[in-house]
Amino acid sequence: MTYPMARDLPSLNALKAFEVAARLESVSQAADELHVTHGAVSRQIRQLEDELGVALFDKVGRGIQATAAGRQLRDACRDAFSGLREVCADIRQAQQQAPFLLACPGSLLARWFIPRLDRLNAELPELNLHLSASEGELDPRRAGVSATLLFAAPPWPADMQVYPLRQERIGPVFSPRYAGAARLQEQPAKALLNESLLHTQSRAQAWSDWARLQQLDPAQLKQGQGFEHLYYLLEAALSGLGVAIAPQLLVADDLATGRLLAPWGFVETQHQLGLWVPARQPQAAAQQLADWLTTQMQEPSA
Amino acid sequence: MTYPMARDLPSLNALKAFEVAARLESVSQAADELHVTHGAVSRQIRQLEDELGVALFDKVGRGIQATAAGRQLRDACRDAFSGLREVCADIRQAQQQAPFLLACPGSLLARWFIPRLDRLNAELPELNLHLSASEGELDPRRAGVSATLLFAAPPWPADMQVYPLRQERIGPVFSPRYAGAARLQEQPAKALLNESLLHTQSRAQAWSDWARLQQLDPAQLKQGQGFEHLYYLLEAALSGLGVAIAPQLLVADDLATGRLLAPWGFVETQHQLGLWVPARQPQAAAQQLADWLTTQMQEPSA
DNA sequence: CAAACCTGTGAGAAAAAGTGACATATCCCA
DNA sequence: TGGGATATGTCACTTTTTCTCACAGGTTTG
Repeated sequence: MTYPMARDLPSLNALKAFEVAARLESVSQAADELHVTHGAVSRQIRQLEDELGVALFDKVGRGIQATAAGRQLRDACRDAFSGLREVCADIRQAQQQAPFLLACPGSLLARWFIPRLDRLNAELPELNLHLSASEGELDPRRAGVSATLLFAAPPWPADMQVYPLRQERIGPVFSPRYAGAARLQEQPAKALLNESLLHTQSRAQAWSDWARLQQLDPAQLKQGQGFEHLYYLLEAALSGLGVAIAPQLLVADDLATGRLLAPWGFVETQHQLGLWVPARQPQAAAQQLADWLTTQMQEPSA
Repeated sequence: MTYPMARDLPSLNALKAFEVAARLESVSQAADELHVTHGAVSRQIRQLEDELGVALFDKVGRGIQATAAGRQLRDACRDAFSGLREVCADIRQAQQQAPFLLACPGSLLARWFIPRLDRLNAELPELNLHLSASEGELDPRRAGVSATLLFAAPPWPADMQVYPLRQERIGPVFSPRYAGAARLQEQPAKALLNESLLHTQSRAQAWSDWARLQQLDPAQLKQGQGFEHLYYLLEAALSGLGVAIAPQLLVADDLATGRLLAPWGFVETQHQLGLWVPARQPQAAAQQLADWLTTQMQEPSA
C-alpha cells in the first residue's frame, strides 16, 4: 500500500472527522456530531496519522489531546472548512431564493393559471414562482427557464424530465350569446358540419382531430374565422362569434360559470399537458410544483 | 434520500473532483489528474450539484464552463484546499526531518553499532538517526524515543510493535592474552567449571543458562569477578582478566580479528534481539531500520 | 473494587466510488 | 456533407472504502 505524495491532500473525509475530534477533544463526541460510531472516527484519525506519518493525538487519561502537529492541522481545517461551509451556504441560499421561472402558453396562463395563482403562491411560497407567457412556440430549453408547461405528444426527448399532468381533452364550445346557440344545443355533434368553425393557426388540425374521434368526416368541416393564438380564439368564442374547438382545461372555469357551453363534451387527444424540466437541473422544486398542479387538476372544477 | 442541511458541508470528495474540473475546465482532464475515469468525475460533480441544488457547469460546445455559482465555489475550494495542502506538507516535512531517536544498550552501541554507523547513515540518510545509549534499564515507552533495541524473551506487550532481528546466542569468550588461554582452547566446555568466571549483575543468570544448555550443572560454576554492565565485562575479557559469557553479536568483530576466542561456540537462548516501537506511532521509518538491521546481522561478520 | 467512560481493533455488512461500455453532441476537416 | 476525433452523460456492475457491532484494554469515580 502506498501513501500519497507530499504535495497531495490526505483523505478529506479523514480530515473532516479529525477536525471535529480535535475541536471537541473527544472521539466519542465527534462520533455523535458526525452521526457515526466512535470506531469509525477512530479509524479515520488513524488513517490520517498514517498518511501524514505523525501522531495527531496523545492519549491523556481516558481522553485525547492534540499534539503540536494536531493543533496545527486542526486550525488549518477549521479555516478551510468554515470557508467552504460559508460559500456553500451562500450558494444554497441564493439558489433557494432564486425565482422559479415557469414558461407556459399565454392561453393557459390567462384561462387557468391566473385564477389559481394566489392559492399557489400561498401554498408554495418558497418556490418564488415567476411566470412567463409565450405567444409563439415555447422552447423548454431556453436559458433561465426553470420549467415549461406544454401540450405535446409522447415520446419525450431524453434531455427533458417531463412530469405528465393531464391528458388533453378537446371539444367544441360556444357562448350562450352565439346566434345558433339555442338550436345547436339540441342537436348531435354532426350538426357542426353546417357551422363556420373558429380555429387557430397554431393548432390548425384540432377540428380534424376532433372530427375523426367523433367518427365524422374531417373533409366536410367548414373552416371559418382563424386566429393566430388560442387566446384570441377563446375570446372570440366568449364574445359569441362562433363555435371554437378548445382544450377542456382552458374553458373549465367558463363552463362552470355558464359563459360557455359544450353540449358534446370533450374527447381525449394524443397530447398530454406536461411540466417540462431540463433533465440536468435540480428537480426538487419542479417535483413540488408538478405535485401541486396534479392535485389542482384532479379537482372537479379543473 | 435526504440531502444535508444547509449548514453542513457537501461531500468533500465531490468538492475535490469539482475543484479540479473547474480549474481545468474539463471533466476528462480532471479525470486524468485524479487518475480515475471521466465517468467518476462526472458522477461526483452531479452529486455535488444535487446536494447544492444548483448547476455548477454549463455545457459549452463540447466542453464545460462554470456557472456563477460554480466559479464562486471553485475559488472557495481553491483557497481551502491550498491552505490544507500547505499545512499538510509542512507537517509531513517537519516529520520527515525529525530525528529518529534509537535507544539501545551501551554495550550494543559500542561493540556493534558504532562500527557500522557510517554505513547506516550513508544508506539511510533520510532517517536522520540519533542514538541514545542507556546504562540502566531501557524503557521502550519513554517519550521522544522512536524505537528501542532490546534483548528480551517473547511474548511481546500488545502496545509495542516488535521487529525481531535475531535470536540471542551466548557463549564463553576470553582473550588470547588470558593466562589459561592456551590450555583452555584444547579442552571441552566442562573445563570451565574450574575457572573463575567473569559475570554481570544485570545478567546474573547468563552463566547458569549457558551451563544448562550445555548439560552442565550450574551449581558447580565458580562465579568470579562481577561487573555492573556488560560493557565493562567485555572490556575485562579483552584485557585478559578471565572468561566472560557474552552475546555473539557483541563479540563478533573481536572474534573476527582474533582479539577474543570462543572455542565452544555459542548457544541460542530464549531471548531475541528486537526493535521495539510504540505501536501507535508511524512504523515506516522503523520498518526501514529493521530491514537494514536484519540484513546487516545476516552477514557472516555480524 | 465495581461501575461508568473512553479509545482501539477486528470481522463482516453496508455504502460509496470507480469502471467499462455505450449514447449523444460538437467540432473539424476533407 | 459526412465521417472521424473529442467530450460529456449515464447505466449496470464491480471494487474499494467506510461503517457497525462486539469486544478488549485502560482510566476515572463513587
